Amino acid sequence: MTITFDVLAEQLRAGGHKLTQPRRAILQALLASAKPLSPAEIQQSGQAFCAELGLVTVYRTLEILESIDMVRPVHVADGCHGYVLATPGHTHHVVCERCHAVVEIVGCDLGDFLDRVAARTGYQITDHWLEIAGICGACQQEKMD
Amino acid sequence: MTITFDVLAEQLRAGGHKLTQPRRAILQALLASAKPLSPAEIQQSGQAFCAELGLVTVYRTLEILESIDMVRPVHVADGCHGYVLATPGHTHHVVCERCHAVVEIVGCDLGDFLDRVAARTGYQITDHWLEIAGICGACQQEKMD
DNA sequence: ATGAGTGCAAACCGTTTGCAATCGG
DNA sequence: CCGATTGCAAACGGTTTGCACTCAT
Repeated sequence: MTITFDVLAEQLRAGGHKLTQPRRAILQALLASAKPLSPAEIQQSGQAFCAELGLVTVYRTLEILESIDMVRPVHVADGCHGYVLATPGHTHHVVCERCHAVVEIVGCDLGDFLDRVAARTGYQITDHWLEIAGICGACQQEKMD
Repeated sequence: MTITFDVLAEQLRAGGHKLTQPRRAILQALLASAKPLSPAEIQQSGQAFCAELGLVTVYRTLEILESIDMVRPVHVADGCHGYVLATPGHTHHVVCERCHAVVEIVGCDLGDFLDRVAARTGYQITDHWLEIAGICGACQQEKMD
């Protein structure tokens, strides 16, 4: 929400990466979007900031951003991946089935549930990954038509 | 757990689909595996039952099986999909990070959590999808070495 | 100045489709 | 027998790689 371009730029530099025009464009594209973007969408949107932005660069940059936890992949049902800027810490997403708007659930109180799972299965739980689909407020309105 | 070949065969027929050799082979491959199999793995494993089994047939059969809820796709971290036989009803999976063994969580008491999410976000929750990663009992033992 | 980063083209891989031959009910 | 199903080969779309050029520091 309150993430700014400058903060992102600093994070990149802190990771030992250069702040190039294409990378600026990719960050701008992600900042400007409320929904997960596919690599192709990032390229298209980013070309407003850097006309020459290549798809290959988008892939390579996303790889870096993901490795330093600046973006999070959102796996959507049809197998295509989308990317959103990451909020620090553990989060989950709720994605609107109609308009694909995303809201992040910042706190995650699945602890009890996972404890039960661990007890029942004998597994030592190390990670979990939850996607929630729904219909956002705006689209619920529209549906009334 | 207690799913047999005959039950699966009957389900296929009930859906109006023919029980062919390749399809038998695919069901056998899925029955024989404790972990999610990729289409290529299913083909390879299934060729023990039907030597000519083609990859295309695996894809087409999985499509049918998924449409009648006989298999469930398990999305693994690296983007590759795997398939496991489905237990009727809503389930989640816990996948071992080391040996990829899977156990199904048959009941799902996420209701309260989802209600809170709905209340907090204004979304009408329609579906959710949870994958849990952990280390299974056997692999925890090994780790002691 | 120099290595990191870029874009292009081509390779790559998993998946889908068109079609003639085959099989199951 | 007849339509559903199959396997092959080829098309396809997204992702990755090799390479020479450019840019940020």
